Amino acid sequence: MARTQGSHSDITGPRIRKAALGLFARHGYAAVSMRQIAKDVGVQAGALYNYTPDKQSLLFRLMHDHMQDLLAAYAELDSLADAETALRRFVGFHIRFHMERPDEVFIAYMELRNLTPENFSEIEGLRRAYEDSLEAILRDGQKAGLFAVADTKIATLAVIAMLNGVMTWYRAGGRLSLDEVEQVYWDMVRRAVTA
Amino acid sequence: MARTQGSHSDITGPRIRKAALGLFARHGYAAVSMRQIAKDVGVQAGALYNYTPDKQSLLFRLMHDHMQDLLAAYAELDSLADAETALRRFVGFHIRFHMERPDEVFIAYMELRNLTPENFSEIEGLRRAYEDSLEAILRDGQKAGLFAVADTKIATLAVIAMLNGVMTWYRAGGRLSLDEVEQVYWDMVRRAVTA
DNA sequence: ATCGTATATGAACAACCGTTCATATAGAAC
DNA sequence: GTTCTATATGAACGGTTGTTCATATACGAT
Repeated sequence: MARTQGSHSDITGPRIRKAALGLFARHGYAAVSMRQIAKDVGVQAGALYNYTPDKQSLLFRLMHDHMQDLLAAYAELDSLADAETALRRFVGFHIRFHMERPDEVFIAYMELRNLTPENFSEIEGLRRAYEDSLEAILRDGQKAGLFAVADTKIATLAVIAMLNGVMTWYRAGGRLSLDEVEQVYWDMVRRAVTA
Repeated sequence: MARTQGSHSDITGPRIRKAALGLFARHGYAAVSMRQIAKDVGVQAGALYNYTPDKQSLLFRLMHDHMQDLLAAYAELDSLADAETALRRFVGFHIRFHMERPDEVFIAYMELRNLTPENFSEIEGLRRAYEDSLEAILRDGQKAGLFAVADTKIATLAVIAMLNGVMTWYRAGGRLSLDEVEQVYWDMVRRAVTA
């Protein structure tokens, strides 16, 4: 038998990526085989190669798409605001955006070491661009006398690390609503950097 | 009777663990083969099984030893102090202890998903014990009116996440000394939780 | 109704996986 | 010097890996 179903190129491609996303997030890139992904999609392993040159490219595509989405979504935020407002918006945006994409987020920082050096550099660049946008806010507020941090670069990484911690414990329907989580984290971030 | 001198068992065992530690940290548990570990030690793969029942046990041992070391070292800190002093000590201890063991730390939270359910539970329990000791400090300070956090459990996880962020960027010999890093983080933590 | 092409199959490839085991060796104990 | 045994070898096990490819099919266009 061949092609047991109809023409599906615009359907199978996304389905492969979705299956790979879930499996990579749950078991890790190295622990997932192309045959497992294929089985998840309901297809033979060979068919995957109509949609990706190889396994590495599949991982890279997932991470790259995610980072592009992140930067594009953040770019849509209104940036004309004082530093404190901008920081509050950043905290809210970061928490909500990442909360909606737990698998992508998990992969994006867990599977960095499984990228080829070239692919790693590209993802790293995108991530740095995102970090820079937060550091710009902190430098802005620092200059205006609103913030008082010893080092904006360290503060940037500390804030992001703290916010990323949400993903390790928050579960929808838990003790706190997303609004409450956002409020709690905003309180801590504000106090950590405010003069 | 067993050989008490000239035996390699007390040499090869640690060497295997050390090799596995470095390789797991760099490439990930699933991506490292027993043959790679053996090669690193300078031995054939079969010889590893004189020192570990299987690959899983090797990973578990590394994580378990690390968590035990962490709890034992923390237990040695003098705990008779007000909450603010205790928190400052915790921050300093956490940063320094983890900085000295980058590979162990990396493995301890990156390879959790590669543990069997039983092994995962055990490691999880040890980690919770460590987190609880920080939460006890925060609750203490909260009761004394020194701290003001909305939720001690969330604050606990947020502080640990923030401190763990150090490991992702700090390199010895860099722009900041370890003392300075500790000071900067302590400032941020203190302000984030202080009333 | 026929054709051409996009899409999937399923077998095959060499390489590698974790683990086992019969065998060899080297050093301590007697 | 002989014996004993902890330790290491190296081949072998069945199974899985990522990837390729000739082949078969189902659909869109003619």
